[in-house]
Amino acid sequence: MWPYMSLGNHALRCREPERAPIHPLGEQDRMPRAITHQGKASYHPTPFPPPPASPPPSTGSLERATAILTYLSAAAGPVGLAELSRRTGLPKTTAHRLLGVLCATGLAQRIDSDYTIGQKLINLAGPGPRMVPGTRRMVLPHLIRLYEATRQTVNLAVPRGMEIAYVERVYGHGRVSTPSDEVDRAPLHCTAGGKVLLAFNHELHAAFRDRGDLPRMTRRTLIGHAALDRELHVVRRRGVAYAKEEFAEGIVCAAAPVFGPDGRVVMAISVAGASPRAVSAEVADLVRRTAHAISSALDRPFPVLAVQATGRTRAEGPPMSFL
Amino acid sequence: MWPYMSLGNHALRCREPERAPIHPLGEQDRMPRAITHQGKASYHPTPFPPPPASPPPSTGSLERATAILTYLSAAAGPVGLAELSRRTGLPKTTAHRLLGVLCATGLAQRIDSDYTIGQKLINLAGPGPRMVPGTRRMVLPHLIRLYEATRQTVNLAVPRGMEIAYVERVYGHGRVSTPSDEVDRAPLHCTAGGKVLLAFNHELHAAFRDRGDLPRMTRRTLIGHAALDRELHVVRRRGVAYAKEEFAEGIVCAAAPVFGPDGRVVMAISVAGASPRAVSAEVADLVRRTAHAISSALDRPFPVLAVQATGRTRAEGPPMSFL
DNA sequence: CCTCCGCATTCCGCTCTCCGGAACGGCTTC
DNA sequence: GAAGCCGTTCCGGAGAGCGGAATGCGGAGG
Repeated sequence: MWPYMSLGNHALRCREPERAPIHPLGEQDRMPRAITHQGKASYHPTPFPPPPASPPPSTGSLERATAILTYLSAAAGPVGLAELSRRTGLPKTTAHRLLGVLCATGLAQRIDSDYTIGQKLINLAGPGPRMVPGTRRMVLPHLIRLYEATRQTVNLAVPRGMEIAYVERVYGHGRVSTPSDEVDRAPLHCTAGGKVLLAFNHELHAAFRDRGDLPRMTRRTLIGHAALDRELHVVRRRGVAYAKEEFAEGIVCAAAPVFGPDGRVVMAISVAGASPRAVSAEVADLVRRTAHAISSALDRPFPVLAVQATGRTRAEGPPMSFL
Repeated sequence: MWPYMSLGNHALRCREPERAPIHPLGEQDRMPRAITHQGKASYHPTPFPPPPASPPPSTGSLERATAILTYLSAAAGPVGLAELSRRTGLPKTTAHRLLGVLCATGLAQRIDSDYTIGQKLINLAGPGPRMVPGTRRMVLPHLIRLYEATRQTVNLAVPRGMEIAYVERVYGHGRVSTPSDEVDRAPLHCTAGGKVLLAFNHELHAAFRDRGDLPRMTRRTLIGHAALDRELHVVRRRGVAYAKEEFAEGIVCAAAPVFGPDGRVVMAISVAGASPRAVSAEVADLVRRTAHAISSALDRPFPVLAVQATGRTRAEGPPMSFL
């Protein structure tokens, strides 16, 4: 099927057969946890015996980089160069060089002399909880509580280029399913969360204005910058934004801004429902109060920072200033 | 404030300044959505004007591959070779060749003549909702309901090599925080979810037995295969597994299996609490019933599969057979 | 205090992995 | 039928990638 499968065999002709073997890439996914330094996490790596001897390493730099990333991803914490070299079977200099490129591209990241996967890699995989500013642990209970109070879909959105990305979504059995639920990204100008981010992030708003006309999603979409600006002015005053069938027919949203410790808006929390009743003033107030509660929580120093610096706990999202 | 901020600057030290300039990869993250074929999603790409002319592409294959993946990640659906070539500035043959390697490593995936990101890339980013078998939309309401019924942390775990990975975790304000909450992976033998997977997945169990002694996590950990086998026998009969301070001090869990449409166990749902009271027989029954409800839901044909085949909707997890 | 070992880092000559133009066949549109 | 665009394959060439050697640092042990 694939022409490169035959070429792959060609590429596997070993340049230096006396080289130390590495694991086949598929096996990397299944390798036991690396024996690495642990932070405060209570779980230690499983000291199972190493896998049996493996075939010679691929000579392609993409495959090699993937092997490195696979190991980093499977490790319980940051990994040093020497261990990485031994485990992947790559010469130390080669591993060092590849890691240099991986770090430059953001796919890997240095922590002291060690390496771990980088935020770029997480971003490539698409929006998700790892992109929640602050920590999911801090944010999720608020989202759940808001869901319980409203029984509507609760969304958490962050700016993503000239759009928003939904990094958390909480809903229950009573949820009304609509096509817009399938998306993990949406325009700024016709979603409540997007309006919030535009209203309170002036750089984003300025950049967005330079982008020309606003695409119409429904007949209710605000497609003029002047109209949008008026709306954003109201949003700033009110502290809540609405989107009433501007993005998708049948969907009404209310959103409020969450501010980071530096006072800048970092995300928008919103409630989406299938009728105007679902986003009453009462609901909007709940949204605003939830946003405020999260903002307050983000404003406080929290002890997981120490864990973050010494070990990789996957529940944590990107630094606030990343966005 | 954030340790990442200072370390990030350190990691940005450039290795070869004389190299041909590449797209700043940060800018790739911010490129507008590609104008591509849409599936059933109601959101169409934002028809903003293309970004200004870019500098020539980097000549490093890692950087080039990253540029390709970045574009694929930002696209609303699968992308063809010609568009990818035009958009990244790479010669068509080069792009084709790189995509061949990317697909071989699983970082990208073909859909007909088009390409999209691959599951391997998602896996590299670490456990998360995209690894939920079936769809998150199908599973999450059940998790939320179980949380509401128990007010304890609800976990959803899938097998991951010789471990489990937590792909969903739902908790509220009343949650008691413990060190084990920080992990996204855990051993099979001393977690309730892991026992469930071992009990009902015979291949996994057989492979696990070949791995030698079981590492002790606490003084209550079962560290003999014979003792574990007896426990698993009880789990099969009972349909529920417990872990009582076997993984982490102070944590008690009850878990039940979720079966896919082919009758094989695909994940384990569990409730974790800080006392035996938190996982009473009543709670265990709730867990079992929730697992059964999810199994039933997964057993039904669901229309999102059609979307999966024609467009990339990020809410969907891997195919059931992937695990 | 000294020695040894293991670590990460840098340098640079060499080579082979990667590059990409050319060619080709298929499909769609006019 | 012709033109254009698509994805795919081939293969000679060169530059991106390779990795041994050298270096300096820190920690452990005698």
